[in-house]
Amino acid sequence: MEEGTSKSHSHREGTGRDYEACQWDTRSDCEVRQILDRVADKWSLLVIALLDERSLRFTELRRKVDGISQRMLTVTLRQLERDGLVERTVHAVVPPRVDYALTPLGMTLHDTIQALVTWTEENQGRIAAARAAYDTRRMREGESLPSP
Amino acid sequence: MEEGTSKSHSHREGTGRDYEACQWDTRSDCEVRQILDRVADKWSLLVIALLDERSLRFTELRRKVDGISQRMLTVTLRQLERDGLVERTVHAVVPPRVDYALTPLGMTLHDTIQALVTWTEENQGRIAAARAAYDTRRMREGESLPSP
DNA sequence: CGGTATCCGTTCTGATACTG
DNA sequence: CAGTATCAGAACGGATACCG
Repeated sequence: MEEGTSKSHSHREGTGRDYEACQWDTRSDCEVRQILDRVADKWSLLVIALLDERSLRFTELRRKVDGISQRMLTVTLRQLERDGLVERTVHAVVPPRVDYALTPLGMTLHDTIQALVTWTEENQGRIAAARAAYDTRRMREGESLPSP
Repeated sequence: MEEGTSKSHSHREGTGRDYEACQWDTRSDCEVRQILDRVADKWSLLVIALLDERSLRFTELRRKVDGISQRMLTVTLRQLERDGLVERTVHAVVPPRVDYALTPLGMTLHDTIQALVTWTEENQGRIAAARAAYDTRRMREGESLPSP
């Protein structure tokens, strides 16, 4: 496992900087930033969103998350398990069966993430329109600009 | 405006595929996934969270988002501008002054993202504890396992 | 079935230099 | 101040092979 380098040490040293308008710590070495980077991860987000109430098997998840490789699903699930968001249950049967379910903590995160997914669904039209408008604008500007 | 209808409930036609438990489209080539990947981006998330109500200048943002390079801030802001989430205002003065502010659409996203940041703040202790427990467990298992 | 280990190309990112 | 351009290195992520 080459990734997963976690150096979660953060001590507030140095002179007090200007964090006037922002009440939460935006420093890259702070814990909130570390967790935010994990939670805001492409695959983590999808897995959390998919694991609603009902537990899913490894292969079920792999089939539902279109485009994820076995490797990335494993890595993602390990991280979520480490963070206490997902629980991994191994059943000692043949063929092997492993279930993944949200922990209580994971369920609270699920609510927040679901809100993000819902927002995206509801606003995808507006974003697509904005992109089209932006691209059109840039194209026109490009036409009227001298080439280097 | 024109996008009032969500077409995320139209999977129940023809042969019933396995979208039973998931009501939104999880295919990698769908629009929701594309937007989600952008919105769930490390830097986008921070910039949106920081741009609350008050507009900020390029350098202000750069100073607030600890660890971001000039390049990535530019790239992130261009994407957010293209998606219609952030508005870029150039003031024709010297020295140059460029303000970045949330659009109305960006403000609605800000609410959702702020919820994610708040969740992270409130639960960072639990996650840190889960990580410590996980690492301790793995260390003990590693000690009692034969080395290859 | 549910992984782990390894290789290796692609993408991302930061440092640097330069411009209006 | 607010960028753009370029480039090398790091991280990401997929393909493959193999194991319990």
